[in-house]
Amino acid sequence: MVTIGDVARAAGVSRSTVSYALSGKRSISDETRQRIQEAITRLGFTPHAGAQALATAQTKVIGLMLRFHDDEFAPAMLQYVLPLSDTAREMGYDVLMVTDADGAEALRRITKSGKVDGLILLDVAHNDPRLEPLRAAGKPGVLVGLPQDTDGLDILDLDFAAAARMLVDHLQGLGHREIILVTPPLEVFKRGISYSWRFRDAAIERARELGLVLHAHYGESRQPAVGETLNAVLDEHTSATAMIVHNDGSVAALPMVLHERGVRVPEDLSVTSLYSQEFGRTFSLPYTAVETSPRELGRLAVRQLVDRIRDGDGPGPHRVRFLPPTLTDRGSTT
Amino acid sequence: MVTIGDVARAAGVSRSTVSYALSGKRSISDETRQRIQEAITRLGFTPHAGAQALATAQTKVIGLMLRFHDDEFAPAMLQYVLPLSDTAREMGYDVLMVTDADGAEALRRITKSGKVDGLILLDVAHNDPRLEPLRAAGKPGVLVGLPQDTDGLDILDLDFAAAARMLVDHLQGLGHREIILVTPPLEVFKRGISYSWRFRDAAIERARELGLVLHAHYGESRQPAVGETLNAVLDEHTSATAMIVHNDGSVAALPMVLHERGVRVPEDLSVTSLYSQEFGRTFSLPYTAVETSPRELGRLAVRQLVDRIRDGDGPGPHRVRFLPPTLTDRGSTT
DNA sequence: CGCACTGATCGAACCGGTTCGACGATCATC
DNA sequence: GATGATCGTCGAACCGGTTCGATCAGTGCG
Repeated sequence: MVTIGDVARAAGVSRSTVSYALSGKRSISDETRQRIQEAITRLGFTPHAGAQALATAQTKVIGLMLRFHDDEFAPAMLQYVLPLSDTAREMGYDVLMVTDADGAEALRRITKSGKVDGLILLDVAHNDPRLEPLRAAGKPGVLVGLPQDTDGLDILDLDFAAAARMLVDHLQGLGHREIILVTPPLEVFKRGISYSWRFRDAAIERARELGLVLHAHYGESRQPAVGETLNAVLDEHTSATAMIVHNDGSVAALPMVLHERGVRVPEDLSVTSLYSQEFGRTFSLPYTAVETSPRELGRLAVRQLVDRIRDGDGPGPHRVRFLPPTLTDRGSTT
Repeated sequence: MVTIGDVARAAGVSRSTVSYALSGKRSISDETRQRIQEAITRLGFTPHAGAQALATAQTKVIGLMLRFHDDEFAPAMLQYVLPLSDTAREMGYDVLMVTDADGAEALRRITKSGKVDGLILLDVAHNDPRLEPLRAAGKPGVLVGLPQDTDGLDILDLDFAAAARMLVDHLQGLGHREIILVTPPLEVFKRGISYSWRFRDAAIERARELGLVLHAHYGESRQPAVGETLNAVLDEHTSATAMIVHNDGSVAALPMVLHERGVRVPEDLSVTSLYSQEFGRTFSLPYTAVETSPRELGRLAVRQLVDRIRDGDGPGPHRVRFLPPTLTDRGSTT
């Protein structure tokens, strides 16, 4: 391995001079800088990350904490991971992906050992056990998903309540009076993933305000339960003219279910949902839907985190930020 | 931050004694060991990863290099990532996930800076640009996917040729004489992902041996091309009685396509494919298929890598290992 | 009883960077 | 021509671990 000492010797300067030439923290004459630069490329020097971390207490790595649950539709989470990783790299950070079953313990481990400069937590629950160790860690963290206690944390999430109102309003504007709402599975509510009730409760509330009938039912994430549940719900509410599907697994299975039942969209049933453009393309979903913007959310999360890391908790107060929903009309309502 | 020096002071011993107590590399009296242990838990000591990496030249991190291409079905790769991550953790390693567009450069960066102890490369191409820097890095690497030059590398992959023969044999045994084969998209062949032609060529070869007619066509990964292509192929070969689908995107879209055409499986068409149980469940695919075992592949890859890391290239010669395919009969052939 | 050996511990050096304080040279200022 | 900045560079200390060699007490053996 080639060290900074090798470079210094080759360039005929001291180690500290090489370091300063690299960091630019002190002025170095053009001539010396060039000799150093030449030596670096000739020898192929790259600073040792461990040594750097030791000296600077910075790792240039961010931790990404996620977990795949049986009650979730796995491909959906992937949409967040890639933009996060790409954005991190753009900003000079690598990503340590942590999928431990015990998230709290894993978080403690990687923060206390100084493996990461900051953390991004996905799929945050109402009473998330990772928050206590996160607060104790003294490292910046950005959450995607809304917990109960937001004190001292940066949070990013879609405004699910506004999204629900937007969809109900949209359907009401088209004259629908009876709507089926498929929510996330019961287990997701139980796990405390707040978007599930934020969306549902806002939808129910808005329907009430507008005098609409809204039937809320839990969806499922896995086959064959998904299809069975969708069929049962459709059987139960034959007079409903519109549907809001707030569940990735259900919406992915919906085209097949409707096709088998001979239900035409939008002639027989207006269908709306909530998914990203990317997700819709992958699963060829033809529904008018609120865009969930995972790409934007991921980018914003990393930016926010890196700002905090750089400014050491300086750039203003912690805050909860909800992205405003936007509707993509794919012609599945009438 | 609490250091090993703090622990030593609290326990009334030297720093080296604490280190030895922790590593067990020299004998320590029971009494001292307990005092140290008590001090560690009381103070909440965790070794600094950077310092450890510097002193031992080991990071306990493995790099996972992957890339999502437009011509691929993104959810499919996820199946490999999770088992990899879980297995790594079981064996005491964290995972640095690298998704850079320039994989070769990224590989150089993380190996030369000593950020990882070893690497796993997914989706390896025939002439993969990452192999040169990998060989130069002097760190162990395990590939999933078969490159042209396997010298000095450990490789794991499904035996796609055997899988192809298995499916052709299966259909021939049922009396089919004319078979449609949907291969991965042309772009995948062009990128040099060898499983595409390993499977196709073996299927063609076997069909020839058995005197069967086999129509090979490129599939697509994205909507709406997937559906259009499948329909075109089915239109072209109306006398074919069986189908082999070797393409994630196509097989995920197939149920809908067949349903829309009114084709019953297996009465009108016998359908076989190649996907994992997990994948099949997520997309509710009902086809008899070769199991791709991403979970097992992931586990084996990490195990192999960790063995190499531990034994410093000692545990026997490098080798290419093909997992034998197994057929899961889901009743979609007759 | 003296000697070799083992077990438990310590101190110092080392891993490869960064950073602080000091120092000589150069240059403008009065 | 002395004074004080400023610039460019160096040496030493430091970050927090690990490991080598040495020391010392206790033990077994001839």
